Amino acid sequence: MASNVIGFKHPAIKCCECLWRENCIAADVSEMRGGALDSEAWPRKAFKSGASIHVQGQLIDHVSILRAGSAKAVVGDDSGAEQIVAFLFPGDLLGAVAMGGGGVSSSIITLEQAAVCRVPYRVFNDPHPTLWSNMMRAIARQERAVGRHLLSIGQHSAHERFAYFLLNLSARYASCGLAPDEFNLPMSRQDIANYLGLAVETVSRLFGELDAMGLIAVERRFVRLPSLADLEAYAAGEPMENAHANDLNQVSGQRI
Amino acid sequence: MASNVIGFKHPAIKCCECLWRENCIAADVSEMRGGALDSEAWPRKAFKSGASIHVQGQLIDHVSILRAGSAKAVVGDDSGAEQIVAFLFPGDLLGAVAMGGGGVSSSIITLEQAAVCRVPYRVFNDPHPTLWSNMMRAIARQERAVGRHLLSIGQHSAHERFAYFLLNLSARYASCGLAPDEFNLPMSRQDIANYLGLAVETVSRLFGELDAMGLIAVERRFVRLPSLADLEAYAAGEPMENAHANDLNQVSGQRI
DNA sequence: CGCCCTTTTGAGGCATTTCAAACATTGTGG
DNA sequence: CCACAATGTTTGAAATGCCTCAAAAGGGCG
Repeated sequence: MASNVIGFKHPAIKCCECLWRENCIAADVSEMRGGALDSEAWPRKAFKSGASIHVQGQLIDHVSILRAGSAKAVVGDDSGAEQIVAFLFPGDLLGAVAMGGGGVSSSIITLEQAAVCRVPYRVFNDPHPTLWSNMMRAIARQERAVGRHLLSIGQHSAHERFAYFLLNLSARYASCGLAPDEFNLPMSRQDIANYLGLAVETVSRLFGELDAMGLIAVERRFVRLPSLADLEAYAAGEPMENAHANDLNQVSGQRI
Repeated sequence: MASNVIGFKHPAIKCCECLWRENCIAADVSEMRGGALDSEAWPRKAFKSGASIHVQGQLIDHVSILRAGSAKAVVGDDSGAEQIVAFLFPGDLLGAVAMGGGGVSSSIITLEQAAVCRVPYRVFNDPHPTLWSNMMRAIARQERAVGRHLLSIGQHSAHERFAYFLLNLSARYASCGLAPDEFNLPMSRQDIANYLGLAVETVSRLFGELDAMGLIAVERRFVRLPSLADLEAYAAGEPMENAHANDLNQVSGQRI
């Protein structure tokens, strides 16, 4: 097999017990097939950190559902430039639209140990409208996320993009019952910078600034968000009413 | 009906005669249903310039295939900020992923008189794998386009983004047999600026600069591309080998 | 321990924005 | 049909946000 695949044994959680159950089509699929919410029937595959779950342009015959870990979706061009278009978490669907041919549209690279469930395309050939609509729901969610990201990059300053990024992560974790105000970043500063269309140094400075302002507390990759409300206000471009910290040049310009 | 709808009668082209045939799922759908490549069976609807084919969040029960004219896909947020995420041309599929629920992910606003064919979602309930795969193909194409756009915005300078934009339009027109080196821009400078994440003034200056360099020839919304090769080199960030014009500050920095 | 990669911090430059105003174009009502 | 308003486009000058370059400090891992 690919050298990427590792012996990593994530907890054999059944769909009915999975934290990400609501966000995952594997549960739908399983429910549909046997009634029991147990995705054990689907082939699993584990990847070590930095491995490629699949690469841009690759032809595949199955969708993967991220079950554990996290990943980045990267689009590249001929000149070697790369852009992270999304960060992926358990429950996310990988390689679904590649069903339409032309290969997968982005490379998927794990940010840590990760595991996926695989569902062959041929399953979708059975007449099963609800399965399709469940898959479309997952695709729709990702499309909306990309739209918001594009809006963030196109219309907002570095400060706002960065705050939005943290808030999105927070919401993402909250959606599955994890703490929204305290989590570990699975991605490097480099990745964050690329994702937000900024330089690494700018991202590093932003971490420092927001920390100094008391809006966040950073310790390497561990982040705490003392006040989501304040951070939201900051992300919206408001200059902060209650400055409980040294006042640096935190007011940012706003595009168009 | 909505006041947007007009009496505009675009030529009643059958699918088999349509310039955009290869890019259009309507042909697939028709072929599948009756054998004849004639989408006349599907309800048509015409829109005047600036009309909303559908608005973000709207719940719909059909996909639309753009048959004539052009449109922009716009994502907005609570604060009123708006971002154009795509320009749409005949053959493009609108509202497909909204099948997954949650409403359409972006507003679709026509840039000129336009017409669509409508295919109800319920058509997709019939077991018809090839129809699905054809639709997925259209979705995949749009996903790839968004990925490239994101890469362009995130990694390239204003000059490069602008050149890419023109080249993409050119390729788009070429793909259906129209002249790749001479066309009218259906969108305003404002729209271009928003799409590329730039200020209107910057776009205006870019038109001027590229024109002065001889890379393009602009006359209001009419554009001519004398040398696609030169424009491609310029888009790739190369400083131009044969300067057949006054040398302004055309060399641009490159991110990351 | 020492190498390598990531992260941080500083100083300076410049690409792009912002502000401002003239100009062109389109649409509208008298 | 023209005057007028509203909108879109261009151009100039100045400001600035973010990048680039440079270098040091901080972990991770053989």
